[in-house]
Amino acid sequence: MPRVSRAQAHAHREAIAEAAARLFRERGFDGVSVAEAMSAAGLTHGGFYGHFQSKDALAAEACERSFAKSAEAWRATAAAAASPEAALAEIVGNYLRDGAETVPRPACAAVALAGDVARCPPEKPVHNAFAEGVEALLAALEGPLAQRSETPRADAAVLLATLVGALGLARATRGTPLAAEILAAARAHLIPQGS
Amino acid sequence: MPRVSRAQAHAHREAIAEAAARLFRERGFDGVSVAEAMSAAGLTHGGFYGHFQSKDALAAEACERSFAKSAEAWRATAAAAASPEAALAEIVGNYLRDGAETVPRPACAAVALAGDVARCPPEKPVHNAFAEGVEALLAALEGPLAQRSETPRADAAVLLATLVGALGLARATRGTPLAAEILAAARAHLIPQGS
DNA sequence: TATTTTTGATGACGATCATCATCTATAATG
DNA sequence: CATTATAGATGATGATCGTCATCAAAAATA
Repeated sequence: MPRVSRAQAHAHREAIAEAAARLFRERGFDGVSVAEAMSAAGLTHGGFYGHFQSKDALAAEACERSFAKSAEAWRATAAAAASPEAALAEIVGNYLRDGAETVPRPACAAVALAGDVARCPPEKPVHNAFAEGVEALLAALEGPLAQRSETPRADAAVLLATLVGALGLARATRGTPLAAEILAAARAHLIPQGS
Repeated sequence: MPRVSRAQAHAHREAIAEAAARLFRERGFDGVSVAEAMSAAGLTHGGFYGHFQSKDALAAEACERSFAKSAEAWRATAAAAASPEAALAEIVGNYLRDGAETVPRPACAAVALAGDVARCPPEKPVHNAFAEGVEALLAALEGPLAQRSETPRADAAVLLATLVGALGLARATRGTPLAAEILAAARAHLIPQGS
């Protein structure tokens, strides 16, 4: 049936990257075949290498998109909040919402992909995408923290680590009481009592 | 050449589980084939199903062993420390030691396997092994925390989440300045200044 | 309209995987 | 010592994978 207009081809490329971003977060890089990602985008496997150089290149772009979407959501939340404290409480509350571990929806890229990225060799393009994504998340947290702390950058790093660790452990222990317990403890610790 | 004595067969089973525990942490469940695990134990792939019912069963046992070793090390550290504060500082300092992310040695099971465990279906035996492992780590932290806090269990959960998140992010961003930065921020936050 | 370009569908390739059937040599048992 | 049970080596099976060669058809271009 091909061929398709330039605009549609570009839309196809977007659809592939978008579908891959979701699938990779759900199942990991090795858990999604090129054919599955193409199928999720409504295409067959053969056209893939016309859009991306390799599966690794798709992984990097999918990683980038996932982080960009999270960081943008955090910035929007912060911009809409009444105060920096309210912004942080909102971000943390959303991130550690209970049920995130029982209903296996796709997680934050930092949680879902950290293990996969840590294992693949550092020269793979997905490594840079991940590090830049973490930078973007840190930057999004640094703003609201700037007024509360004198070391907003370090505080953002600790906050992000706690968020990622708590959600990661909760997802891995999903189905046990531990999951809710870890999320509740992290929420109580990170959200000041006044909120 | 087989067969081999009962004692040696048991030793072989131990060697398989031990090798698998290390390999799975380094490369993930999907990154290690049954043949590789057997080879690392000095055997060929054929005898595997005489020792374990399936690769999933091996994953569960390897997960159990990894956590048990970490928990035991933490308990030993706590027992040898001069004070509960010193015990926590020692545990945290060891866990977040810089270089852990640049030299890719096998990580704590909670960090290395959380992503894999979160993705596989909850009925797989590795899920229980992971949750019980996290329980063991929490218990090891709860002791030293009992004298410092009135909610040692919740504090242990938050501490573990921060440790796991910081090391996980540092390993995923290995090779970039972010890795050392995250570890340093977490150390500074978790270890009281007097230590 | 005639020509050129290129998307993406089809199918195949070599490699790798978990699992199992078979075999054999030796430990365990008497 | 004769018999039996079994650890583990060998090899095969069917499935799945990333990647690529090929090709048809429609869009772009003239």
